Amino acid sequence: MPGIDAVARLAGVSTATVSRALSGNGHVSPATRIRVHDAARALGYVVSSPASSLASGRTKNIGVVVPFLNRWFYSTVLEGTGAALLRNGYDLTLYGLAGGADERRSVFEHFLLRKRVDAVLALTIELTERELQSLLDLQKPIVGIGGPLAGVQTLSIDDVAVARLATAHLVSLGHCRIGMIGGDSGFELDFHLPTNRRAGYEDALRQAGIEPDPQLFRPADFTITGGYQAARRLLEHPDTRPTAIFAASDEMALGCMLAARDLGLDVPHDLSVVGIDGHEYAEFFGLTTVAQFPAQQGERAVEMLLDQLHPGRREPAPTNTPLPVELIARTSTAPPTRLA
Amino acid sequence: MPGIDAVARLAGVSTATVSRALSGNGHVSPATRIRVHDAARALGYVVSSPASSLASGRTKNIGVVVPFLNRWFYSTVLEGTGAALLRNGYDLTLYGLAGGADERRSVFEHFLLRKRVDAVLALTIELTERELQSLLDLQKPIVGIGGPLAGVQTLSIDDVAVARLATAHLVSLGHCRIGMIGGDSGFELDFHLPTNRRAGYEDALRQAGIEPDPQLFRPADFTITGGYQAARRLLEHPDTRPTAIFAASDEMALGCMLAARDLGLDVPHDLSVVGIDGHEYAEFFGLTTVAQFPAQQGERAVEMLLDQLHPGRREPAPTNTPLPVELIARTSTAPPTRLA
DNA sequence: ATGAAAGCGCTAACAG
DNA sequence: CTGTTAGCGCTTTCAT
Repeated sequence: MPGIDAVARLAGVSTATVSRALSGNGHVSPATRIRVHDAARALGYVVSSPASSLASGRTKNIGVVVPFLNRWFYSTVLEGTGAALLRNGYDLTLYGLAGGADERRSVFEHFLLRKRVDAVLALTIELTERELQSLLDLQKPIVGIGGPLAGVQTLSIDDVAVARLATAHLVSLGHCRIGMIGGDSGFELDFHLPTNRRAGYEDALRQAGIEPDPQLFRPADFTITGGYQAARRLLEHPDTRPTAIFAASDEMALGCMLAARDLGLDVPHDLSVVGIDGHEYAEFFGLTTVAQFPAQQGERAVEMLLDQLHPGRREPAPTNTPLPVELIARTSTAPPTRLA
Repeated sequence: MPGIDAVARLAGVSTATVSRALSGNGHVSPATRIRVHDAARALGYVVSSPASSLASGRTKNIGVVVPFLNRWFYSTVLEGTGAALLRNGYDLTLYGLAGGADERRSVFEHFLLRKRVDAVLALTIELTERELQSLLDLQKPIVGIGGPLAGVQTLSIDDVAVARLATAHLVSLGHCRIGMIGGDSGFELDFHLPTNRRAGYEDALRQAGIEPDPQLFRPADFTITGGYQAARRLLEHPDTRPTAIFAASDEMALGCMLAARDLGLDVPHDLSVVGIDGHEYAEFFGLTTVAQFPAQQGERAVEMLLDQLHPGRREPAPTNTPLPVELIARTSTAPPTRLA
């Protein structure tokens, strides 16, 4: 492993010039820049990250904090951030919080404080005041995805509006008895997502002059299995059964479609189903959904971070930037069948 | 952010002693160790990773290279490695290779060479000779999951044996016409997984005195959608239709079950289906599968790495360690129905 | 068991 | 535009 001085010698310049030529900071004549690059390539020189970080205070590394890895939404956002960071020469250091309170504490009180990251990306994590404070103390850029965070640039879909959009779609098709499979309180931590989506659902119903019926709401855990079980309960009484169900995630919506099938109900003839996410499998199942493009969310979050890291790079974004969503109507929704 | 000298002053010792007390390297009397720890806590001192790395050559960080993030198998392995590393005080720097050849090159020729990682974990990546060489040049421990890699400690299931086990299960139930949905050549890169699983399938058939029929083999892309389409083709001719299908992944097996349903075939009455993976949704769908426990694979890989990083920690593992798998019989498989 | 001091390899003033 | 030089904050001999 050659050091910067070997490159300097080969290129016939000082180490300072090598540093400038390779990092792009400071002016170097085109001719020497080329010579330095050639020398570096010839020697297979790669800058030592610890040495560079120690001297400059920059790490070229971003800390990404995620609640889970093995859920489609999170891993897809992560895929987007990873690709965007790589393109920009940044490493991604991943902190998964699935392990429980102790591990979570150690991430915020130890790992993130080691001066190993230039900035922190919080993916759908509602930070406690204490956690937020310890991040703010770092004096480093922070970007959040998934909900507003006091004093932090964030990116999020409007959960109320998304739920309203999905429900309004069912209303516009003529449905009056519309059930909802929402999130259970275990997910309430994350920006009150369950509450917000339920609020949007009830909003849309009221706007249509329909009083929400608590009997038609069931909480579940965002999985296919959970959606299936909730739907079974929602559909078990033929006389009180809804003609449409709005599920707060595509996976739950799929569970719902499977439950309908098992009960001998045809989708969309006997039951319309709409979800949220734009899951990769929604198309295959013909599921109508409000897509939220997680990979792009990840990329945009990276853009915001880089904007903060390199001021002047672009206009600063407002504190909370709304994210685009799109209703994609497929074959799981249709007007209700009027019984003769 | 206090430095090590602030801690030294508060504890009334030298910085060298603080370093020893906090890192555990070198002897420190119990009394001073406690004083140092107290001082560090009081000041909120956390070691600067770049400074420590520069001085010691160790980073307390592991580079993890994965082909994709948003597939259940990979993200679950990753979840396991992340948790295990965190527990051991290591950071995880993630390099996703989904982005194409250029990004892949930059990972191996730039990112991994920055002295930012103490070791590399290659998850189901068949490294090219060049990539492997550049890693070996780092003189750092490398552990691979998913297949043998020359000169590297690896952990892998025996794909041939797994496929044989799944197929033999169908044979033992009495099936003779057994189809297979395998991987297509795009996945061949990864340790010839498609080829190996097909070989195991054919092995098991021949052992039962059945000559494999190429007409009963279909390649697909490991997704539900791909499995569905392949199964439709396999099942379209009622007279030549197999009575059982072995799919090289659970997602494809699920696609297969859905295809059967759409064709009016009952699983397992008209068609038995078996997959590989132990996917989180296999239980819900009643899918018989050969489970391979990806989270544990991730944890074990970390153990192997740490063993190499801290010699004497445990016995060194042999070059390629086989991983446990388990046939889990559920309701998607049953003896074939003999037509009267 | 502890301290003094020499780097680790690079960057950033400061000069020129 | 380029060179000189003083650190960045730790760890680790080498003494004692």
